[in-house]
Amino acid sequence: MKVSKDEIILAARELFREKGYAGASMQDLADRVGLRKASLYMRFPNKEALVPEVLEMTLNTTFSQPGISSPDWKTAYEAVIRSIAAALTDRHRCVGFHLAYGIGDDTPLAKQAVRDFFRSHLDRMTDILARAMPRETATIIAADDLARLEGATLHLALFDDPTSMKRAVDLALGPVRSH
Amino acid sequence: MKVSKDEIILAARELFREKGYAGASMQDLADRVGLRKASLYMRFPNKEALVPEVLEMTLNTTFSQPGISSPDWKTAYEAVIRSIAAALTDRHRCVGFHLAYGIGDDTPLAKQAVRDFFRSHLDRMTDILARAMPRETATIIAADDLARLEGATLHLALFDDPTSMKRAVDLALGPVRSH
DNA sequence: CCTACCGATCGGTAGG
DNA sequence: CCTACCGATCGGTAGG
Repeated sequence: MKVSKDEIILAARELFREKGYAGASMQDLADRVGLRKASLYMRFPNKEALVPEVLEMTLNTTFSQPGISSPDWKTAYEAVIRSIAAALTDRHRCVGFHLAYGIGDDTPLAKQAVRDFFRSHLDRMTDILARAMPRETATIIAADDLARLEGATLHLALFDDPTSMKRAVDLALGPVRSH
Repeated sequence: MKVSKDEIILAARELFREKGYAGASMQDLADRVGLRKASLYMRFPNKEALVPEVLEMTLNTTFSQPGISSPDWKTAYEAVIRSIAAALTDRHRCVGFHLAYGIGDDTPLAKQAVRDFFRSHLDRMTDILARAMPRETATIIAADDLARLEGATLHLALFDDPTSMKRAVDLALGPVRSH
């Protein structure tokens, strides 16, 4: 077993991020990891099954950054925002968002995985904020902060412009700091 | 000539919005407008050529809404924001954003069209705001307001939740009103 | 993990 | 605006 499952998932993530679900081909994925296409089907039953794996890995990485498990909610929230923003700034696109837009009803398992991915983000962000404010308020702030970070990828993807993402981070953390 | 060019462009827009560039097929487009696939090539040289047309039509519609040409900048800006938000809320996705994410270097004309599309949005928004504030400030506010509107489509596309978009509108218009 | 292959569909064209 | 077709590529499988 020369190529690990994680290597394939990492390559699949790159591919989905760049080309979306429909634009990503199993042949391209095989080429990137140095396998024959048929060999991919030893580890994954089909293309759709890559989606949950890609998103789980991404979620785990995002929420494994230092500081996120801090008991201090301000520290934890800042770490989450910075972790998400760093990944998006680095890659210019969000895999999850690309899949959210690109996946249809013909791939229901993938669709559910995308929903779970963002639900998890929103829930974890809300949980942190809810330590310091009513849960209803926390839900709204989490949703809007995440939307703003995602929206800022427009300027990254199209114009290579990271300033909107930086302001999105500042705007998310400003109220937290002065709380 | 039973099927007009505009009908095809409208159908292509729906298709690109739903499935992205790679996921949209000329056969599907032909089926939607009731033509044979080959007949599409009478009006468009290839698939890529649909993209500029789709985006030009969308831009024109967005900026033809009443109020946008008002000499009062507050009226004009509110009309722009509401026009964009209404389209996104209605369709749950932004064609331009889907294409921004999905189009690669193999379709350079389409890529440029997407850039022009958003550049036009940003320029027109900035021009309106610059009537009342320094141009540098206007540029930043326009970029962030647009990013927020686009980001809010995440909640629309995934969870059918329009509240984030409503707040994006309120947040864009709040400072304008109290100016 | 490979070679070899399947039917289906892709964007696009020939020719009328 | 159509029928008929092109080569290329798609996701996936058989069989070893």
